[in-house]
This record gives sequence, C-alpha cells and structure tokens, in this order.
Amino acid sequence: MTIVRVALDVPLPRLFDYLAEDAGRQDIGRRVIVPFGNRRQVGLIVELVAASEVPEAQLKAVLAIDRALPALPTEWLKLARFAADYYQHPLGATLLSLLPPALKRIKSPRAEPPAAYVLSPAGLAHLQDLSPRARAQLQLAERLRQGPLAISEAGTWRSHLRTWHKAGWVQPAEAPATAPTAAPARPQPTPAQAAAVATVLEAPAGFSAWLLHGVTGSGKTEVYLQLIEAQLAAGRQALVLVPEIHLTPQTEAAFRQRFPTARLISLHSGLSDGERLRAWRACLEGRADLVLGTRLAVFTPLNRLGLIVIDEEHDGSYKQQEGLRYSARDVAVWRARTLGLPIVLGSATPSLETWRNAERGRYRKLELPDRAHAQAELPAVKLIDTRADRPRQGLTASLLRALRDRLTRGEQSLLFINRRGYAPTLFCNSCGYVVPCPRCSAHQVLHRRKEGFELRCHHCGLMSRPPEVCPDCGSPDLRPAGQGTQRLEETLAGQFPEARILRIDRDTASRRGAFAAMRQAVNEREVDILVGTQIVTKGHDFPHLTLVGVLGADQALLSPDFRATERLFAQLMQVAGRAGRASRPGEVLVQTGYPGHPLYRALQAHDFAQFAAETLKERREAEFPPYSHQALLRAEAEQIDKAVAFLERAKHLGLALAREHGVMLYDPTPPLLARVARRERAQLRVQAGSRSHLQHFLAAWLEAVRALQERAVKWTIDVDPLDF
DNA sequence: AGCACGCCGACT
DNA sequence: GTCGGCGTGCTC
Repeated sequence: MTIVRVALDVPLPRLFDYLAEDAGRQDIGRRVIVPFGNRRQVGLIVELVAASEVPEAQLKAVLAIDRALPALPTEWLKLARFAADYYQHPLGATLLSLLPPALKRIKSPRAEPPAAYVLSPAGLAHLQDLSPRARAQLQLAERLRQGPLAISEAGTWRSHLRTWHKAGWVQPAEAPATAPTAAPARPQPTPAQAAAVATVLEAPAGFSAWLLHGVTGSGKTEVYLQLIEAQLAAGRQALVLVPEIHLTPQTEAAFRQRFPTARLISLHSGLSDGERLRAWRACLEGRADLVLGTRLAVFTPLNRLGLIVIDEEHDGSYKQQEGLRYSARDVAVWRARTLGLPIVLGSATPSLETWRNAERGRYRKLELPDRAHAQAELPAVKLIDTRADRPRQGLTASLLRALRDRLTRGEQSLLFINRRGYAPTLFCNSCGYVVPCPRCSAHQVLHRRKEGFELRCHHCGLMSRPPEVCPDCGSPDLRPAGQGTQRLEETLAGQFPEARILRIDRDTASRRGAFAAMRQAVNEREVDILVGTQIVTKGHDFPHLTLVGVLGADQALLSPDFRATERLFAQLMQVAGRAGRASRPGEVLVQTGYPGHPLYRALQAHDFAQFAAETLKERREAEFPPYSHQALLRAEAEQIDKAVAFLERAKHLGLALAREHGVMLYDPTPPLLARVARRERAQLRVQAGSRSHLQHFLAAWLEAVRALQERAVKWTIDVDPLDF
C-alpha cells in the first residue's frame, strides 16, 4: 500500500499522510481530495513515503487524485518550499495559496474546452454521408478539410462542431497560429540600449542578475523586448513582472504588438477565477511563451523558462502584505539562480538593497543614461520655499503662476499630492479637536460626496457623517484642515474656471477600465490640469505635459519610517519623469519648507547615485537594511497588554538562541498604526548581520513561539518587512 | 483555520 | 429542564 504525504491548507507546519492504492511517483505534485477531520479538503501530494510516523491503522485513504491536470513540476515544488521556509509560513498553507483559487475548491473545474478542432479519420470517412441539403455542415466540412479550425473562428459552426465532436468526427487540436497582421516594428535601439542588450546576451550561460538602471523615458522596455525576443527565438519562455494591475493592459498591448505570434499569458489578481485558471493552466501545460503579470505571476509553473524581467523593481507592491509575505522580486532572483537563468531588474530609482548588490558586484549594472528621444531633455526641478511663498489652500503664488502660464500656452499640468479625499482631517477651530476613527489610531479623512461631506477611515473603511458641532467642546466652528485631491480640484476650479481638470486617485480609478479611459482623455488633450496621487506616478507617458507641481512632499521627510525618504525620492523622480517627454522641455516645481534638504538637491541634479550614496551611508551607520536583515514578529489582540505580554514572552524565549546565532532582539514597540479595527497591535524587531543567521534563528525561535499556544493573540512573522 | 466536545447562564 | 456561550484540543 502506497502512502502519500499531502500538503493541506491548514496553519500547521506539518504534512499529513494518507493511503493511496494506485499512487505512484508520477502523482507527486498532483491535486488530491482527502478526508480531514469530518470534512473534505483539497491537498497536494508532495512526497511518497515508505512508512508513516502515524500508525498505519489511523491513516485514511485519499478520496481522489486529480489526474486531469499535469502534476506540478519538481522545480515548482522546490520554489514553493523555498518560499515557505524563507518566509516562515507553513508549507501546506503556502502551496495551496500558490494555486489558482479555482483549484482550491473541491469541485474539480470543468475540463478545458478545446481551442480548435480537426477532422478525425472517422469524420473524414463519413463526410460524404452528409445530406446535400445540410448547407452549413457542408461548408464546415469544406473548411475543416483545409486544416484545424479554432473555436474562436468557428462562429455559427460552433454547435455543429460540438455535435460532430460527440459523434467522433472531429477531435481537439492546438489552435492554429494566427498569421502576423503586419511585420512588427522594431525601433532602432540607441547605442546604450544596444550595448545593454549585447552585454546580457554575451554573458556566459547560467545565473546572472542585471540591474538595468535608466531614468524614466530612457527606453528600458526596448531592452526587455530585445532580450525577450532572443529567448523566444531560442524556444524558451520569458517571465515579466510589473508592479500594478493598471499597468498590465498597456504592457500587454505593447508585447502583443511586438510578438504577434508568441503565446502571451497575462496573470494578475484582477482576473476572474476562471480566467486565472485558464492562464495558469496554459503555463502548466507548456502552452505559454511569454508570461506577463503582477507579483503572483512569479509562482507560475513554467518548464522552458529562459529569462525573468522585473520592471520597476523598487516598487513596494512586489511585497505581499498578508499570508505568505513574500517579495516577488526576491523570489524571482532565487528562482533565476536555482534555474541558472539571467534576471533583469529595471528601475530609474532602484531599491537600496538592489543598488548595493550592484555596487558589490553581485548584480551587474547596465546604465541607460539618456532619454531615448534625443531632443527630450530632463525636466528642470525647482523648489518653491513655502516659508517665503506661503501656500493658500495648498497652492503657492509661484505654482499658480506656472499653472496659468501653461493654460495660456495650451499645455498640460499635473499636480501630485499623495492624499486622497477632501482634507486629511476635520479640525475644531476653537479647541483643536481632530475627529479620530473610533476603531483605529488614526484620524478620519474628510471626503466630499455629491451631497455634502463624509468622514472615512482609510484603514478600516468606517464611514460616518461629519459632526455638526465639535464633539469635545460643542463649538460649531469645525473646519477641514489640510489638502486632499478633492479639495485641490475644487480650489483649482475656482482659480481657473476655464480649465478642464481631471482627478486621478484610487477613488476615481478603481472602476475597471476607468484608468485607461482617463489616460486616453489626457493623451487626447481633453484635460488641462491633472490632479493625482501616486497612482499617476506609475506607468505611462503624458506627452503634452510640461509642468509637474508637487504638494505635501515634506510629510515623508518627517516620517519615522526609515524607508520614507527612499520612497519619496523614487516617487519624485518618477513623477518628474512625467514632464516634458516629447519635444517640449518640462518643469517640476516642488513646494517645500526644507529647500536645503539633500534629497531635494539630488533630485534637482537627477542624481540617483548621489542620493543612494548619502542614504546608504546613513543606513550603514544605523545598521539598517541593506546592512542588516530584519524580521518583524507582529502581534494583535483585543487588549494591548496581551499583545505586549506575548511578545515579551516570545522575546524571553529567544534570548539565548539570539545570542547563539548573533541576532538582536528588540523590545516590543507599537507599530505606526497601533490600533486597526479595534485590534491593538505591537511588534518585535529581529535584526541580524546576515540572511542565513536570521534564517536559522527564526526557524528555531518560531518553533518555540508556536509552542506557546497563545489563543487570545494573533501573531504573524514578516521576513524582510517593508512597513513598520 | 475549522470543527467538535465540554462545562456554566437566561429562556421557549 | 434546555439552547448556546466560547475555552480547549485535534486534524493523517
């Protein structure tokens, strides 16, 4: 009797053994349905074992093995195992979370309908039996004699095809490749692009990591495209990761145009369960050449992978913030190393982790110093000192003048402010009270609705009507304090009644297709002034834009988060890159009370290297990443003292181990947001000089922490955390 | 995580 | 008398 070891979606760091009479090695990596407690569960066979530690009489039998899908390849199982180990997440929960949601349901998904049909030998023999009056069927027969017919081309023949399939006259076939409509345009690369491509292509085979460093508009995409082209020509697959769902449609369109015959699969969380399964399955069955997607795409099973590309590698959305808290960028590097492949990390503002890896020679640097369009100059960045030129309603006189100037010239402007809503707070002018969220340690944000105002908490989603009078002192003098995108839009409408203003933030861009429509409106010059949050800093050109104004940037300079300046710099470089991309020079005006700050000096010089050098020096002195490696034990409970007491005990358990492994354990501290949705939170920082020390310590420590069996406290571990 | 089992309060 | 509250223990 064969015993299979099965991974299940339970938060336990162990696997479960089952009996399976007919299972063999070929079933490793297959989906199973097993009885678990008094219910059924979907699992994954990860091993065959000769004997179980559980007495054989207690083993239950597998209910079904799903052999309709190919087994997951060993490489994929190894990748998942690495992620589970590295991020300290239970293997079962990890593996199951990496499957498309449709495969986690007990009910097995419908068999994939064939993409195309060809005549079967039986069909060929029977065609003459068709009645001469069955005109549609005769036409279909004629068409099928010429070769496979794709379902998508079948039109009204679809029902006939289904009947013929049942009768055995036709059989499923691969969809015939559609002929390219036009020879894809392949632009002449700039010398820097050509050099970058040649360097990667000429590198010896095997693992190599490349940092493609180039300012916005320097043409990183063309480098990716040419490297992908080489892989496709060699019959291998390429995996391309992009940060956000909004960016996939346009990247997809560009890739499809360039590689019209390649089988392009797009994979992101915006797909329906059915679409997601189809895409994933195409990869598993080897029917994909080019996979494009967000962070979850890093885990697609691929058997001929030849190249990985991570676009905008610094972007925080590559880190998953719940469950398996993986960094898709780091997982991708591991995957490339294990498979012996090149990986290209592209950014204008690389993460300091990546930048340092490049400086140490672990990654090789490829520089694209110029903008691809020779005539497009880098924008001039100017600082507006808000201590001298005091903003009114958030806008300084200098910025207003610049906006008016663009309006009279018929050019577009963009105002960047990283706050959505009307105003960040509602403030009592007589006693200073600010309306808090009753469930979180944060203020509620004032939002404008069609009829009046509303208070919203951006952390727990609570919505309420603004009070008429101050809940604290009873004064009716409640005022919006500060600026959000909505209020800015309103102020601008008052200042420039003739201007066409468009606001782009999560509230306006959330509907499907809304973002693309807005982008189109901007490109067709139906908009004079754009107001947006960081959502506009990502993605694509606005060719008619010549002015970018930045409001509220100083906020990040005051943040206790040690990565806040790194993020701000990346954002400002990114948003500055929106200006003047075509033939007109752009101008960037930053309103700030700290015009002497080194960050702004580096920004004015468009000098990432200088910023990185300064920031890395600070990080080294503070022993912060990338000069150390961190993990965060996060705890939440209804009462804060329970969470803190748990962390204290965890710390105590780890002290000896920490000494042994050369790891630092800090005291429990409140996170930036100490309370969310009535849950009190605390966290404990772990820091080590090397990844492997941290890893070994965590493995041993968490085993002890798990044994605490703390029920009132919910805890998670975050390895390489980005947010504190 | 689920789900069952098990022991103490207000109710048809 | 019971329905049900959620503490505790287990899942091959």
